[in-house]
Amino acid sequence: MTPVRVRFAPSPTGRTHLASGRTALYNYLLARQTGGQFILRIEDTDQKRYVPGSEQELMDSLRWLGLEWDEGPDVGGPYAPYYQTGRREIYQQYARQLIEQGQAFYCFCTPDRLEKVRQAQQQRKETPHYDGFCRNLDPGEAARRVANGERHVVRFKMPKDGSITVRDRLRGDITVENAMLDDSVLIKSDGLAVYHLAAMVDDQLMGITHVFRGSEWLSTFPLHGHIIRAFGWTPPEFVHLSILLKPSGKGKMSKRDTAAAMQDGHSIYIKDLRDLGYTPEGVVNWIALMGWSYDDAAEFFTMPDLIEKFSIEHLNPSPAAINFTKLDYFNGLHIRALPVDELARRIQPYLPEGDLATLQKIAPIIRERLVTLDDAPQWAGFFFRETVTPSVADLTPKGMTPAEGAAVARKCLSIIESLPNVSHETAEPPLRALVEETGLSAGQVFGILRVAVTGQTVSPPLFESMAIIGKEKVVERVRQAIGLLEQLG
RNA sequence: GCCCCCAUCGUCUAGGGGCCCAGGACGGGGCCCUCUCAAGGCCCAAACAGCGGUUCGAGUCCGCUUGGGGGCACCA
Repeated sequence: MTPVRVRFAPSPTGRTHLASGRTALYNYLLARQTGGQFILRIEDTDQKRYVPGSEQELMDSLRWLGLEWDEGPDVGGPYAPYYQTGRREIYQQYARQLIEQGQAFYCFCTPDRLEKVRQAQQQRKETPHYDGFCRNLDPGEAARRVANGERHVVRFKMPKDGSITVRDRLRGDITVENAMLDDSVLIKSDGLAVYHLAAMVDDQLMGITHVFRGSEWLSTFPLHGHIIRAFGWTPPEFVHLSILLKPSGKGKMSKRDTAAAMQDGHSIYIKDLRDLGYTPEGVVNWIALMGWSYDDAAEFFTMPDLIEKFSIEHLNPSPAAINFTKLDYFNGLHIRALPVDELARRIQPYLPEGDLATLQKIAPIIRERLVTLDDAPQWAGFFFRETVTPSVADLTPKGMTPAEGAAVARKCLSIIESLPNVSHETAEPPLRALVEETGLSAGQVFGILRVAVTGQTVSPPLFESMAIIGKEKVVERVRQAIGLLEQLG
């Protein structure tokens, strides 16, 4: 495939969502696969909705996912500026061209009048649309009014009859009657272009070959086709991605669903996912498969895999429900796939007391237990605490009294004290022999030791854990446990 | 209301006329492994929305119905 030029063009109006991450990902994959360029363009033409900080979160989120752009606001590029507010004269120039061609017109209607027109139309059960009040004004007079500083917008002069056919890569040709289309605003009264004009102009000027965008753009797609045609340009390939539904698959995520996901330790925002201990590898694998698939079996993918295997043909146009359980699964998969020293580095922020050398010993025994990196403290916190504080109830195995438990613990203690060290090889055989001798189950004997040493009933494997903690500390903790049991028994 | 899009197990999906009494994965159930919890292995339940066509033959093509979604702004 020839190198593509693709762009991800979000508006800085809120948090960076999963769906944005997915759109950006597909753009990135196609760019890397074909040796093309991935461009980040900020569509900030609606200054009323601008949310400070959203742009920073956006860039942080993309970079965290590993989606580095080749051209964009902070890295520059041959088509700068990459902020649309920096390109207002460009859009005005193209709008003027359309006016001169008779395919756009100045409109002086006030918001007030438009609102009244809309209401009247709705009362008559008509589809709201611009009534054409300024459509046929004398061009000379309109120009004079503009020169006089009269407040105005520029509207597209939609043909009254005929139809237009636009092509989506996933859905094929889409034909719409022009009569169904409106004289949409191209330039607002503040002089800035709206999306419909700005995006088409920028895509053309920036040499964009493929446009991935959400399917919410499908309804305005015919308008975009008209604009492109009016300028005589060759349209890029359009790929409208399916929308993401709430986990139940019934409707899109609502405020309530978003809150529920947070309650559950999940989130639809990329940055939150990072904070919750998800890995970029897991998140990328997960979102890649929401609307795309490779074949009837493969599903574990790293970024290099995806770059190699991604294809537009395997994109699915139907909506996909967000499945957080599957994110947990993929995250676990990728955590386990991480090299030990890398995993040690990744969990260090969650275990600030832990030194890297010890974390490298711990990583292999907790890796298959981690769903998120954030789980590390519950599995490995006891390695780094001075003392553990088990409860007598936990220390006493089912069907035994605390006194009986203490007796078993004493036997364990004397065995451990007699050992040169508590490696798996040295500690397990004599302790297994003890199990035989007492006639208890391995679970009962090792259970006492586990709680004594780790302070918890659920832990990484006992012998591996003891080996890491070291004989001295193990002895100390078992003694303490015996004290607890005898005191109460 | 009008316009557009979508439709295979609960969920993500494979399938692009015979290879499908529909395959994989998550989740669920069972078994195995086992010092706890996981991970892993094996097995089970679970779907072509409905109705009409086209065809020797339809999950796959066409139409309608139903359901879901998006849009109808001087927002993107």
